[in-house]
Amino acid sequence: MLNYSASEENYLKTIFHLQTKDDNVTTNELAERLHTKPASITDMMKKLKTRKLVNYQPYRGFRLTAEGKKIALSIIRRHRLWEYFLAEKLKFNWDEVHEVAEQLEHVSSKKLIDKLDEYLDRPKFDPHGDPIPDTNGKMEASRQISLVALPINTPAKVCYVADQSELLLEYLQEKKINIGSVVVVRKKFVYDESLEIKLDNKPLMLTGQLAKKIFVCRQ
Amino acid sequence: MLNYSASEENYLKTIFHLQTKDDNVTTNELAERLHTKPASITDMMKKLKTRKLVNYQPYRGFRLTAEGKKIALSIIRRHRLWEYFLAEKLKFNWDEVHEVAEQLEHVSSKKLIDKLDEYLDRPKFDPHGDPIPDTNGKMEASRQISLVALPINTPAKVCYVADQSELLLEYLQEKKINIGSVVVVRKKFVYDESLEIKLDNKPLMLTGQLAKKIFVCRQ
DNA sequence: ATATTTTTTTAGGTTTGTCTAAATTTATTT
DNA sequence: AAATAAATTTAGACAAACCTAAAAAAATAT
Repeated sequence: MLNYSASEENYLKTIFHLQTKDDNVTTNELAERLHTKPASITDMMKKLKTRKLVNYQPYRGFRLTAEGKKIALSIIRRHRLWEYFLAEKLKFNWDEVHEVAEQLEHVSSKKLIDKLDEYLDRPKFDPHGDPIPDTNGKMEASRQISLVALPINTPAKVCYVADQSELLLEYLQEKKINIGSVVVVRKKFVYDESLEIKLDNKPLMLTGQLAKKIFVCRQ
Repeated sequence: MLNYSASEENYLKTIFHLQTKDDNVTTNELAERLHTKPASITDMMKKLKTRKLVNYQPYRGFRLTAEGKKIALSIIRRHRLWEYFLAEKLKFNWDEVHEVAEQLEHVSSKKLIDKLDEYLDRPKFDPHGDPIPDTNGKMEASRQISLVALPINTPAKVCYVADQSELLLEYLQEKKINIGSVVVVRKKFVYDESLEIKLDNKPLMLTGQLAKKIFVCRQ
């Protein structure tokens, strides 16, 4: 596998996240996600097309080729392994790992990633509960489910929060809801969708509005 | 401290390594070290001068300002901490760490480096025996000394070879002198400056010419 | 002290990745 | 089906970091 620029890697990674089975990714969609202008996307798509990393038809959007997908998965692998390292070993908070992993993911050394993987005991999920692809790009299905979908009396760990607004983060901090906190749902109230839970063994009430945004992993 | 490009960081770091108390660094010298052309050095020196990171007079060479030195030391800190991490935690060989650290050193996050430092128990020396600057740029004297300067009967480890010519590397391979090999000087012959040593417990004779180029770290 | 060589700088060009503004294509309304 | 709106592409420009070739300055040799 050749070496690609940090820019190319970011484009490939982001297309991977945006593309679905049936729909092509659109120029505007990708431009917004990358905080760049549509014209820049067109430029890069032409380039990635000549490298055979995307299928691109002018005005018709684009999607990754098999080769493009392979590269995207290797970037995602690097990103999530670094996130795991930062949280697990360096004790970063779960909300701080992403930004630094965005830089670390572009350090290209197969040996580095293989050894890091081994050092971390080949983790299958990153701190947000997203699965980490193996060397061949294979990964498990995400274990994440919304807290509202968690069956009663089934312990699970908080692994992701679907909204990074200041207010929500502050609220979570106040309630001591962190990545890794153990939750068990005790009762669900149909009336207002609120939940009675145990958070790290302490009882707590949550509104449905909040519980929808909290994602957990069953162990 | 602002953010600098990987290129700027490499220039500053390399100037730091090349500059001495009395002598300015020259354009050709730096160009050779960075595998770039003299014209590119002139361009960058103009730029670094406007940023007040180097003192530069056309045709008279250049040296770092106090601010430039501060930045250079922070890059060197990052580089050596990563080298230590790669060798100590990921079990890289000593001769493999440099290349990867060259990339990792440009990941800019103060928190990352502080936490890495802490995680590694604030090491004072990298695997080559070079001292690691602290947050304020302070560091100990290098542990490296030339093999000719190593006292008799003092075990030390080979940590650097001051000449990477084909012939020398071949010679070292033949004699099984590797980074990490343990050496003890048994006798020094004043007559021709040759040394009688033990290399990983096997006796060996070295000429002074060779011994001058081999650097070791006392443990 | 002049001529020659070496070093350094200047001038102008290239690539990568971005941008703005205008043109074009596609989608949506009426 | 025109007219309008939205999305996308093209054209041309710019900054960063490099390059080559020519010019200029400094160092060295005769």
